[in-house]
Parts: sequence; structure tokens; C-alpha cells
Amino acid sequence: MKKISDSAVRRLALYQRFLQEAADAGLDTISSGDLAERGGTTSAQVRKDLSLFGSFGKRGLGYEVQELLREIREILGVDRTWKVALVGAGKIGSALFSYRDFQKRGFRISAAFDSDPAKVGSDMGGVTVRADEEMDRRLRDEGIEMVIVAVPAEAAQAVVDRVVNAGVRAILNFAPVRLRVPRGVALRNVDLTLELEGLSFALTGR
Amino acid sequence: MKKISDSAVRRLALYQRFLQEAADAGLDTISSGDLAERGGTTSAQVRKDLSLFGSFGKRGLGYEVQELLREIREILGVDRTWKVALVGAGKIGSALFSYRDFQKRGFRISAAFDSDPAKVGSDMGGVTVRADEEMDRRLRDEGIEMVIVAVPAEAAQAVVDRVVNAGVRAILNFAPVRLRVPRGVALRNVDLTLELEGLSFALTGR
DNA sequence: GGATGTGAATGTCTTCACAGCT
DNA sequence: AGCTGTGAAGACATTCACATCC
Repeated sequence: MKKISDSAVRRLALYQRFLQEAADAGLDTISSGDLAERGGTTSAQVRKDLSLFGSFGKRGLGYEVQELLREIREILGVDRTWKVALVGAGKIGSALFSYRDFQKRGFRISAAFDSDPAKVGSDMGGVTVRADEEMDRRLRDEGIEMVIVAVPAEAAQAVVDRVVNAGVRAILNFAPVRLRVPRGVALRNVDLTLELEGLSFALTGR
Repeated sequence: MKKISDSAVRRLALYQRFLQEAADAGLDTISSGDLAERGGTTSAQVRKDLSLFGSFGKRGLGYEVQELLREIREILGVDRTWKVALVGAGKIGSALFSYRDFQKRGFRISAAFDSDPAKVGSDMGGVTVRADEEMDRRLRDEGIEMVIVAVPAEAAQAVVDRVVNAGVRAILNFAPVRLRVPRGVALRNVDLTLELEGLSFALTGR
């Protein structure tokens, strides 16, 4: 098991998206140059990325769209459905819950939890918001594989500890804190304020 | 104007957050080691990052919390308020609108636009959602400096073209597309599905 | 003594350039 | 002829290690 950089994985996910578009447009083959252009990278980068996993192209021709799409989906593990739970049914949480793309791409949010009694029991598109206390048990019982954390910063670490303890090994965190997870648990952060601060820096220019 | 890497900027924004916490906790000085520990990096990295902008520490002592905080806020350009507009008042858009941290960190969303007549005219915490057609003029008139794009993927590029044309030079994009912007315009993408796909890859392990 | 600031060393990622297939 | 696959080169980022200063 080679070590694949985070940026390579991101690009693969992008290629997948472009390949899907190309497939929808009825294209049969696509070259590394085509993929590169759409992804804002170079053809060499595309070929290097793909070569990490095998040789999928035909020299002189390019890549067969359907075949490469299938390969990349398998590599990314998105050739199946993932069971996802949402912790925190506030504004961001509910927005994520009804985010169409998740469903479309095979990420099924089949459980939701909140510590606010006012929210517990409410229905979110077929899924009932459950009490915080039920979380640990239900995560296991329902075989949840990924958790989206959308709770206040102060609560996030405690939630994550419990989630990890319940056997979940992938976490997408929206709370603006640096979380600690054991080795072997995948963690991605979406830090909205950080992004705006990055823009601020770019405008301030230094 | 040196070239500063994206990751360095991200880390600076993190240090800023930790410094704020340290300040709130009443600490006077902090060492690169302390900052590193909280930020999941190394003390050498912290010092390198800071050294890109100057020498803020005292040997043998560390950094004076208040002073370093002030410096970093100035470097990032967050020692002021930014005028932000939101385009797309759907689920994600409205969630972002009421995201407390933006306000708290000096990002004031003072305008919102949507193309859906049903949403136009509605009030979002003191800001009235305006029609899409009014966007270009209002962006200029209100001196908007950053725009958050939360529209469907198909609409995003057109929105961005107009926004750039209206003089905005910083864009935070939530639509799952690769946008084209002219040089000189800062663009950050928050691609939620991409993040989940990254987790999927991590779990699938290859 | 203790922590910074920084050149040098190392490691990682990207780009180049071309041999090798189709 | 065209485009892939890939070593080698180059660029970039991180880590080391130590002289420097408080």
C-alpha cells in the first residue's frame, strides 16, 4: 500500500467528475490533456496520478472513458454506497442533510443526532433526529461508516471521541477546531472561516 | 511581495485562533512549541512560517501573545471588517448567512441574492434577499469585497463572471465545479462531495 | 538556560522529456 | 503520428541542527 498524497486523491475525485461529464456527453475516449485542462492541471500530472494505480490508457489514443471512470470509482471506493450519520442538526447540519450531491454520489445519510430536545424527534426527509444519548448505540447498530460533525466547536472533540469509540473510522468535521483522532481514523476538516481568512490574505497581499 | 504557500496561510490562520485562545486564557507569552502542538505541526514549522513575515519572538522567551496576535491579524488582513455578499439563498446559502463565526471574525454578509422569485424580498436576519438582476449594480454600490457562491453547479460560472466583472476580487465557491477566474482574483473552493470521496478513499485504502 | 531565527539537508510533489506502444 | 508511462530533473515544503540572542 503505497502512500498517496492528499492532493492526488483530490485530483482523482475531480477526474472522476470530468469523466462522468464526458460519459454523459457520449465521448468514448479522453486524453490526459483533456482531463488536465478541465482540472486546471497538466497532462503529465494526470498521467502521474493515474500511474500510481496502474496503466489504464492506450498509447496514441488516450483513455477509454467508461473504463477509466470505472477504475477511478473503484480506486476511490465510490463504487458503492456509504452509510453516513450526521451529528448536529443545526443550520449547517440540516443544509448538509438535504444536500443532493451526497445522495447522488452514494453517500447516504441515514441517521441524525442532536442534543437539543427541541430538535429530537423532528423529521428530516424521512430520517428522525435522535437524541444525543442514543448516538453511540445507533452508530453501531446501523453500521454507520462515516460521520459528519456539525456541532459547536466546544462540543466537537467529545463527539468525535465517542464516534471513534463506536467504531467509525471516517469523519468530516465542520467545527472550527483542530480535532484529535487516533491513527487509522480519517479526518477531513471544512473550516469556513479559515477559507475566508485565506481570501482576506490574498486581498491584503503581502 | 514574496510568494507564500497556501498551506502556510492556512497555518497562520490556525495560529491566530490558538493565540486568541491563549489570550482569552490570560497567557502572556507562548512558544513555537506550544503553538505547534495545538496546530498539529512542529515548532520549526511555526518559526519558519512566522519568519516569512518578520521576527516577532524573543529568544529564550517565546512570543508575546498579544503582540503576535496583532501581527498575524495584520498579516492576514483580518484586523478590519470585510464586506461580503452571498449569492444563492438556498439551504446552504442561508446556513452560511447565519453562521456566527463569520460575523465574529469580521466577515459581514451585508447583501444576499437569489434568482428564485419566491425567495426575493424575504428577510434574512436584517438583510433582504435581492433579485439576481440587481446583483451587479448592488455589488458595486455597496462596495462588496468578497462573494460567497452557493448556487447550483450549472449556474456558478455565469455568476462568477458577473461578480468578477463587478469588481469583486475574492470568491468562496461552494458549487461542485472548477471555476475559471482571471489572474488577480482569489478563489477558494469548498467541495463537500470531494471531501467525502477523500474519506471514502481513506477507508477503502489502496 | 532556553527558545528563536535560519542555512543546510532532507523529503515530497510537480514538471520535463522521451522511449515505447498502438 | 499521437499519446501514454515513467525515470530524471527541478521546484517546493518541511525538518534538522545550531549559532545567536534575551
